[in-house]
Amino acid sequence: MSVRQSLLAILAQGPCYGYQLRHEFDRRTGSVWPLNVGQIYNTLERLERDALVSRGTADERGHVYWEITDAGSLEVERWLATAVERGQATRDELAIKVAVAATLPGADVAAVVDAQRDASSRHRDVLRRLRESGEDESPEGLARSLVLDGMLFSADAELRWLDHVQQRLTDHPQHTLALELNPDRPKRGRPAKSIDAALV
Amino acid sequence: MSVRQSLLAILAQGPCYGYQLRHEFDRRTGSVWPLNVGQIYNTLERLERDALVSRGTADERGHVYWEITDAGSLEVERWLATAVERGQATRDELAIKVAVAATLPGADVAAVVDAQRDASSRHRDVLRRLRESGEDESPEGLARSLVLDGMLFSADAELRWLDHVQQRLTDHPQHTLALELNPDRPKRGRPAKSIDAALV
DNA sequence: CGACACATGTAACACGTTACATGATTTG
DNA sequence: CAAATCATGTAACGTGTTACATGTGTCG
Repeated sequence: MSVRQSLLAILAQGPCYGYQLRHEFDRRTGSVWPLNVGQIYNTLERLERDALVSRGTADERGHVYWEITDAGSLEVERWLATAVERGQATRDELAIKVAVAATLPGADVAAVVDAQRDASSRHRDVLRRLRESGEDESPEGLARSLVLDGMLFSADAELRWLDHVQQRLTDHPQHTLALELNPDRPKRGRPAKSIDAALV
Repeated sequence: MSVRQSLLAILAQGPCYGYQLRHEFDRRTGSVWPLNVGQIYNTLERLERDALVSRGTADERGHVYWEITDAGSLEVERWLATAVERGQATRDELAIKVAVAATLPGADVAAVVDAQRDASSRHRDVLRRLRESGEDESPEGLARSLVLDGMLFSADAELRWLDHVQQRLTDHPQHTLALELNPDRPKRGRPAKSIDAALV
């Protein structure tokens, strides 16, 4: 939903045409994430379908300006007022992968973690270089560094977690984690009233 | 791709039927991420379409067992040997949101960050309680705590970043970040040979 | 019996991604 | 002119998500 919402938010600032939206998105997010132009038009059509924007007529230069509707403005307000919900549904590809690999008797978790550590470390280096190159006091530069800082914080956390996993793997070798298939066949029918939902 | 790959990896351990796969996925990932049963069958059909699994005949109890193919096993090996690539395409919803809000003259970034801080903090608390409840030395418990640790590391990084943003916002008030629309109309045609692609 | 979990499946949709087609415009 | 960007769009596909239909078996 990020692309959709960002484009809508940018349109809240004033009418834009498709190609312009890409520039605005790039400027504001530090040109870190490439955004295919086709997706812009795609997204605009879907926003129009949902009555959040309306397509204006092309001007003399052929630019098709899109305008946000009242419903669209409300949606932007709602978006800005609502926090990004993490955790309930947000699946983390890496966490899943490591967990599955760790519980798979046939897999070598340590190797997986090692390989990932290398990749993540290289990735962090790239981010650091990107962050330091083009130090800039312009709004664009500040926005860019903000985004890159976020990615750096994530990369650091990822590496710390990988080290942590490695440590725990030496404490608990893989065979203590490995899970056989189908340990107990589930019995059909009504269960013995699960005592879940304690938290939350 | 995480669901698809995990299910395939589990099938690499031996044939399973659909409902069983959900149990296995839940066990191995600590029951942290709910997985709709329908998606299992959906995914299995797509894996079959790609010739990575094959559908067996139903047994006496009506269970339809799915078996991994040779191509599927290769794919699992490839998956385990290849690191998760972060950064080039992986867009972070929160980073995008904050960056866009910060460059939007009409938005109150500080409020956005504050609200997110609250939500993220609460989320971390929930994770901590989940992590501590049911301390368990079983393989399931260990896998679960591994996953929860990962989410906790992420949550910590997120909160640190939000604090960092808040700090930078006091140094640079929003008007130094705000970006007007369309500051210079791009000129059509060939540009003056961009000096990009320095890094990487 | 009724509720609930077990179990399989179908259909539709959402967002994101990419490949492709088409043309105008400007610079070397 | 040729190349590259600007600019608009279309079509197809991929994964993930959800709602729904259908039926079985078990426990209270």
